[in-house]
Amino acid sequence: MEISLKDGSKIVYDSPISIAEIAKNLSEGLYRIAAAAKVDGELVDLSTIVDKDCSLEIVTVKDKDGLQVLRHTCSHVLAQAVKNIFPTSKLAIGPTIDNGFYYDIEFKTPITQDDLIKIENEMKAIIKSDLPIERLVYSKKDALKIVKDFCEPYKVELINDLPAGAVISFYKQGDFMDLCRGPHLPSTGKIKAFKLTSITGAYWRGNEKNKMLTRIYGTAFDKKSDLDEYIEKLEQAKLRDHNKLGRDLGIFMTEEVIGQGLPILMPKGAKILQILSRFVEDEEEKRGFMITRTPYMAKNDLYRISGHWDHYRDKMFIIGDENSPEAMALRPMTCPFQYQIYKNGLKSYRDLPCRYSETATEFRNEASGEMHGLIRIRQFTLSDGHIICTPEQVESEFKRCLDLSYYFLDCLGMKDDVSFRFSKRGKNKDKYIDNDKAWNETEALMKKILDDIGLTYVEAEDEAAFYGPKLDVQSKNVYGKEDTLITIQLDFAAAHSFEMTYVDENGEKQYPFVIHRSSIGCYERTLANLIEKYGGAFPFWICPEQVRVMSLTERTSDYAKELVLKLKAAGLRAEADVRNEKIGYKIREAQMEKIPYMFIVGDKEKESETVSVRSRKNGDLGVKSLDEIIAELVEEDKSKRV
RNA sequence: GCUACUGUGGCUCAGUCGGUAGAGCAGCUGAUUCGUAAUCAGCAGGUCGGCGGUUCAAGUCCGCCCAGUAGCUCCA
Repeated sequence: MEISLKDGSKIVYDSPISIAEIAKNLSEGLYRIAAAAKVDGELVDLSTIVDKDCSLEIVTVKDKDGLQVLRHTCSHVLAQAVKNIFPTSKLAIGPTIDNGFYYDIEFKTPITQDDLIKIENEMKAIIKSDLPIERLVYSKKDALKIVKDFCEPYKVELINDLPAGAVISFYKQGDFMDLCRGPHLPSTGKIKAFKLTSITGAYWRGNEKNKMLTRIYGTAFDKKSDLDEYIEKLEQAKLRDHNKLGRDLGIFMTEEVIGQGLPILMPKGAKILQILSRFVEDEEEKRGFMITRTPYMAKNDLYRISGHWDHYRDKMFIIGDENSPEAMALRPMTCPFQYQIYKNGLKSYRDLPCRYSETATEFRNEASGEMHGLIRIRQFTLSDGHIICTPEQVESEFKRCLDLSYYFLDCLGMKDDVSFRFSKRGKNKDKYIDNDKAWNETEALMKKILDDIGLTYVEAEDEAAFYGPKLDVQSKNVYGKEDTLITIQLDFAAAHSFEMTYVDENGEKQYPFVIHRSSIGCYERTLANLIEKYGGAFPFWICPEQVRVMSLTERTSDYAKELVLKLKAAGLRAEADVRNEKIGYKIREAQMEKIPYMFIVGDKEKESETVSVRSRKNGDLGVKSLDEIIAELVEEDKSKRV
């Protein structure tokens, strides 16, 4: 048989041979780092016997796929160690994830941080003894018997869900055996560096009605230095955590007496939100939106029409007895309010599209465990808006929405940090408005639009709004957790439920389409992203304080104050520091507050009407004339450069 | 909401076996008037997240609650 390798070369063998042998023949070095192999593109164990013509690629621990295999094997080592120390524990699942792996396990009693160290030590012993890993294949019936003998109820459930004729593989290392599709490393000794990172809870099969298991997270690498580098990177990321940095920089705070999920934006944070929202409102107006101001609350009747009362009530703050006809609720969104504006007066096809936007404060009663810094809160301000248009206009309006959001992301320097998710309806139809035809048509329409634009996106089941599919712009926080930053949604139902219509060219009544959209997202969440992206050192145009003028001695404090007035008159945000402190001390404070420019004024500058300019990034820039530097900064502010 | 962990001056942290709370920075006062990341000295600041319990005695042990963190579930 003939085996073609990745580099184009071919080798010929007369009789069946294991991939491990082939690797060994190719090179000892390759054999040492081999983790698995790809046969005709399919990832398999090194122990696989090749007996016919095929293409072969040896996957090493240096490859992305190989690292995944290594981590997967490490999760088995974790499971083995746990079973050794806690024989009564029950194993659920142990997959790899982006940065490592986890294993979900049911323990008789909760385990502690100390247990984690014990488990790590046991894992080290298993790795050190370099147990060979063997793949075993069974029929469904035999597989069930094995896991029943092992008293592993979760594995029984997993196998029961597999089709009747399925070939079921197990992997055995020493006296430990686990149900697994594989592939795995040839032996445990190939894991060179690992660390168990945290213990958390996780529901069996991701369903909150199921039992909560203990999830042990870990990560593994093929060298110690890679692990150290990873840990160092995590430490660095933590320094940018908006929830810490945002508080340290005086951007926001929370107060126990106010309540969970209700952050206070302090002057700096409020200023940033004002800068962003003014920019957004002005740009939206340029692009044909009409700004609205609608009530923060409404009678329950409004939410009954919109469907929120049925689909969203547990997330709403209800005022008064929810069973009373008088019950009011704080708005969790602005849509039904803006619809009333549309309904005020007859609409002609000539009036469409109607584009309404609002810097909208909204209220959602998130579960207590969901709150996080500025990213998940109970009162937030969304750059909300709704476009009511004819079916023919949907495509161009949708594209305009995306274009606007993309423009804002560009101005924030974030366009390369986001990914796109096409969020569709899932199998659990209770969560969605019941209209298969409309769902299918709308999802197909959105897909067409996205493909037309040539957008790179992932499709996600069961992530749609209850009234239609969404395009979500996703961003990750410093810990790698993904959240939706911006969303553009198609709604086929609202026009019908709210009786929104327009009169077409033939004088006939028609139902329009509704696009729900955010342009820059929720301001608090966007601010959180900005803090983390820039580590608090915001682009010049966003900085709440752009320039700090520092007097060198008391003799120049009046000059410093005068400069601040001039800067403010030029539309720049500036403050004076005329305290009786050494200049190094004032500079140090301004640097730590991440203020982009410092003007240092002593007797020389006062005399010559100049300033000594220092940038937070490049240090001392030398002496400049006042007019020159003000003109430069005004230009930088206007440019919205990042 | 669920699982685990955390909570000591504004911030960062110490506080041993249960025996009257301690430091640095920040703050205030005074001195210093200084050229690009911390001048010196003094003073003041705490119901140890809250409530209850055990005890002669609780920051420390127990229970409940509040808030925060990671993850799950949910979601902008």
